[in-house]
Amino acid sequence: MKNKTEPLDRQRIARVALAMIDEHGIDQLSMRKLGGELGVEAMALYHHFRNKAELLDGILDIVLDNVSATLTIDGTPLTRVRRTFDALRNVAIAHPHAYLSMVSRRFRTPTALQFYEQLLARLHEAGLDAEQSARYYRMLANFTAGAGLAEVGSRARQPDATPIILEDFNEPDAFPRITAAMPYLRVGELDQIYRSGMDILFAALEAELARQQIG
Amino acid sequence: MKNKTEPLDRQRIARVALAMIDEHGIDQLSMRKLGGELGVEAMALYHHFRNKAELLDGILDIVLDNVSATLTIDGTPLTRVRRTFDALRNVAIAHPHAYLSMVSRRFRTPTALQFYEQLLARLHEAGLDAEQSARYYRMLANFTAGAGLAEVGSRARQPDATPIILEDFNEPDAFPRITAAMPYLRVGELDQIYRSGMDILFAALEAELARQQIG
DNA sequence: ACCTGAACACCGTTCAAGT
DNA sequence: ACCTGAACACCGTTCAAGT
Repeated sequence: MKNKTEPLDRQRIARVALAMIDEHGIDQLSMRKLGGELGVEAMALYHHFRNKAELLDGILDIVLDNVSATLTIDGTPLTRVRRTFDALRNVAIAHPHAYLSMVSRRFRTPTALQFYEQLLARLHEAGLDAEQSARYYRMLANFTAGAGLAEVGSRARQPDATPIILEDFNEPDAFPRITAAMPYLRVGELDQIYRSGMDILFAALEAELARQQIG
Repeated sequence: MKNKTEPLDRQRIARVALAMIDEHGIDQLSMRKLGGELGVEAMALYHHFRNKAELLDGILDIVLDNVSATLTIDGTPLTRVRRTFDALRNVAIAHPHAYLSMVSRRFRTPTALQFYEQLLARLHEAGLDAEQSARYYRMLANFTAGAGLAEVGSRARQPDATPIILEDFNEPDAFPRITAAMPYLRVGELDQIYRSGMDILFAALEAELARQQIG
């Protein structure tokens, strides 16, 4: 329907696909609708992506390129690592509907592998050996990925959201601990909680580095 | 095709659906095929679940009930909390194809809310106030959810797996840090890394509790 | 090289009807 | 109350054909 003139290419297709997911949710992205948006038959897309999975890899590439572009190179290696993970969590906030598909994709493309390589290079610069790099990368990635999921849960208008069983909350004290914790788990609190967790993990990392510089 | 005699009910439907996902992947679960497996037309399922999303909630309930059944009540409250999160991560290992759909569902059913309530009750017993309970629940849940995703990434034969760009690994030192870290990120190492991270978070929790008992 | 159009083998869900 | 059968409005992907 639109942009009939410009020729198709992977980047443009993936960018439009991401915009469609952001706007209407991932369930509403189909090869047919994406083609329509690009002014082309659905099958034309198969000339640029072997299948829908490869298109989703392409979307991850777009997002990782965007993340890379925002990362400044000032500060210590560990500052830069933290900045990178913070930016990855922000992906969940900026693209809640696309996040689930991205967080479950393995790094397969050159772009994604290069991003990964850079992150590990910073950990290496900070003085971590390969085992420590792997361990702390994985721990920080676990925590950040989970924090992203929490943001998505609070932000995405989930197309398959079933009605919450609110009647149970009407009975006084049916779920007293949930009721008490609720105010501290609202979407505005998640940022502070994420930072607390990262503080803890980075403190452990720095303590481990300090120990081996003495020993 | 099977089990024609027994009458349908939510539990049996959800259990068969989970088994189908475990065996063939979530993309292969359809209302039609599930009906076929249960010896019934697809539309019969709509008498028990309003839609597919509610069926997925039902699957989460089954899994949470199974998890609850494995949890002993011995040990300190914090021991029990840790045991619960460990069991939740094991869900990713036992049901890699179903995990992604579960980790992204919000707790909506009485079963799920009751599970959540119990977890928060243990944190309360351990001496955490509502704010602390919320914060540490969220931090432990973030980390565990992310660790589960890492297990899934290593275990699930992903139906939409695109071929990894292995050629790039043929160039010597194209990705030196990834290559060095690889051996420490194999599936067998993930358990140890998960435990390291949980050790760090629980140590922080206990230090915070110790501080306020003195103060 | 890049795109079209028809076709194949599916989906989730609605609805009216059966028992 | 519980299930069926046909229908609606879609899917991803293959294939042969067009330019």
